[in-house]
Amino acid sequence: MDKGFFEQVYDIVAEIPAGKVMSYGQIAELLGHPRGARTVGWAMRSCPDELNLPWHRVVKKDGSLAPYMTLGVNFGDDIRRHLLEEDGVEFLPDGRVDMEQHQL
DNA sequence: CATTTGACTTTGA
DNA sequence: TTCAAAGCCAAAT
Repeated sequence: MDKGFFEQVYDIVAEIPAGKVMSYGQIAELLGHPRGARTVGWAMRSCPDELNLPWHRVVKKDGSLAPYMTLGVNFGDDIRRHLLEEDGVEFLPDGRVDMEQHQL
């Protein structure tokens, strides 16, 4: 398979069901790279809009949303929350996703 | 071909 | 408990 790491990540992220979230390490592990969390994030950094990837469903292991260093910050925290709420994800009072319920 | 970077994770103090 | 630093992998330059 000439498929690059990106393609694998995109495929998995695209397969994340609504109302569910996945951590970078989790995805990396599925790809066979338990330590490739950074690489997964890197794939997302490419942010292929054409695939319309639900990258907002990809969170940190703690359940907090990714900081998105790109563009310095901000995509709008409200936007991320809105996207997840739209997917049916419940937010904890800490501002984190309820991974206990949403993490696969 | 070698170096740098980057949406993370884990461990140490 | 919270803060800081190191480690790792793959793509881009």
